[in-house]
Formats: sequence, structure tokens, C-alpha cells
Amino acid sequence: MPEGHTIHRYARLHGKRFRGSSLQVWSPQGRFAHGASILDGRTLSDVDALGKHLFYRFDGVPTLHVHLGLFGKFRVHASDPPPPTDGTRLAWSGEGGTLYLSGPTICELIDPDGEAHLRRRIGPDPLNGSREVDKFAEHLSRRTIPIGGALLDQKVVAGVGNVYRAEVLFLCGIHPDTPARDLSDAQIECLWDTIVAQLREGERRGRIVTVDPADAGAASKGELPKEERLYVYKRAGRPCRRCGDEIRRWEIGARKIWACPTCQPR
DNA sequence: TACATATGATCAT
DNA sequence: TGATCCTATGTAA
Repeated sequence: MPEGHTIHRYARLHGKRFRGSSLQVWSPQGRFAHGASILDGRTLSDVDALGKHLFYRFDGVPTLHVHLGLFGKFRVHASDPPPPTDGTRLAWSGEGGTLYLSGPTICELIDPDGEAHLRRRIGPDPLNGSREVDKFAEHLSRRTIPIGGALLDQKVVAGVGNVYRAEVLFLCGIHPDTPARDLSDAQIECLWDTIVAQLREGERRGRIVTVDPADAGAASKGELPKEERLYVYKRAGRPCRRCGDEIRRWEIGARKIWACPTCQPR
């Protein structure tokens, strides 16, 4: 269940593992049988990510476009792969090992037009290396919806999901119900820079950890225990790690949101 | 065995 | 705003 940091990490790791070798491709589940037959025997030339979308490029055939959605999962086996489960939409094996994909929202071949169209409706990607705070600010200025809702809109910023939206609003001290266009320049800048820093860190570690060690409960030197990695996400009723007030939970855009009423005043 | 839940997104109304 | 589609996992019954 991935946000943008996971997707970019997959692009990096899958590229490293499979780029340059020809792949045997099939669809155990059968739902991607046709696409698999087109990719079968081809050589993976590159993998890249945009927000939560992945693009696997092969020589001489259309690009494989994958979006994991809420349920999608990759499993990679360097050697001795177990047999794929019935739900495995796409499987491939090559020199680097075997990859299984199950439960994606999107697994399709996409032509250049389709990809261009897709890219046009995806907003600035905090992991693409350039500082696009201006684009981010421009999108926000045109929205009356709460910032908590705007951060999940992939046209506003690509790659933020429900965990990061709650956490970055906490880190910037912004109430999630604040109308997007009412944010100050300083708040917008804080959000963008925090999103970039957090997604980068998440990509590096392979997990979401937003808590500063100084705010962590146990004086743990290494990895924080699971319960101590986040400030607000799924912590309703528990004390804020900064001020001790009770974390609140409600809904914005049919998704749950959490916030500290003291650290994130209206 | 059943149910609830999950880091997503689209479409109809 | 609500219904719907994807699948796996943990907990309750």
C-alpha cells in the first residue's frame, strides 16, 4: 500500500535488478495475458516513476504502465521463487530473479499519446528533483477545498497519500480543514519542502518515519519501533508527542484524517 | 469462516 | 457524496 516514495523506490530497485536483461513474461491470473505475450522475451531498458505511476520501458514495444492502487503488491525473489498465487496479474523472470505483481489498479501497455495524456493530468512530483513549489502554490490558490483534501489530489502534488498528508500537515502546524487558497506563502513553502524531505527520506529507508528522534518515546538509537514512527496518523485519542494534547480524528474527502488541536490550530 | 480494514482512484449522481 | 473495483492481512467469532 504505497505512497510516492515506495513507487520511486520500486522504480530504482526494479531498474537495478532487471534492466538490460531479457524477461520471460506471463500472467498467471490470465487478466494480463495479452500484454504479457507482447512483452515476453523483450529486454527491459528503463524504469521510471511519476507520482504513484510506474513506467517500465522495453525495446520495440509499448511501455508497461502500473499503478498499484490501494491493494497492489510486488514480490521479488532473487532466486528459488515460490509458485505465483492465483491472483498474480503479471509475472516475469530474468537474470535478476523473478517478479510477481498482484492486485494493481492499473497494469496495461500504454503508447506515447496515452502517457503524454496521463502526464498532463499529474501535478508536480516532489521526487523528480526540481523544486516546483510555484506549481504547487498555483494549484492551491485555485482551490477552496480543505488543504487536507487538496494534498490527496494528484494534480496538486503527485505522490502524497493518506499517511503523508496527515504527517506533513502536523509537521507544518497547519489545520487540515484550512481552505487551500487561504494558506500563506510561508505555509505553502513549508508544506512543499516538508513533502520533498519526507518523501525522499521515505524512499531511502523504504518506510515512512516522520518522527524526529527527539520526540520519540524510547531512547532508541536504531530504528524506531512501529508505534513510534508517526505523529498523528492512526493515533486518535493518544497524546501528541510534542504537546500531550489528544489527537483528533475526522474525515476529509471520505478519507480519515488525524491532527493535534494544539499544534495545528485553526 | 467471516469480517473489518488498508498508504488509491474513478465514475455516476 | 456514494458506489465500485483491486487483494491481502489481521482479528473476531
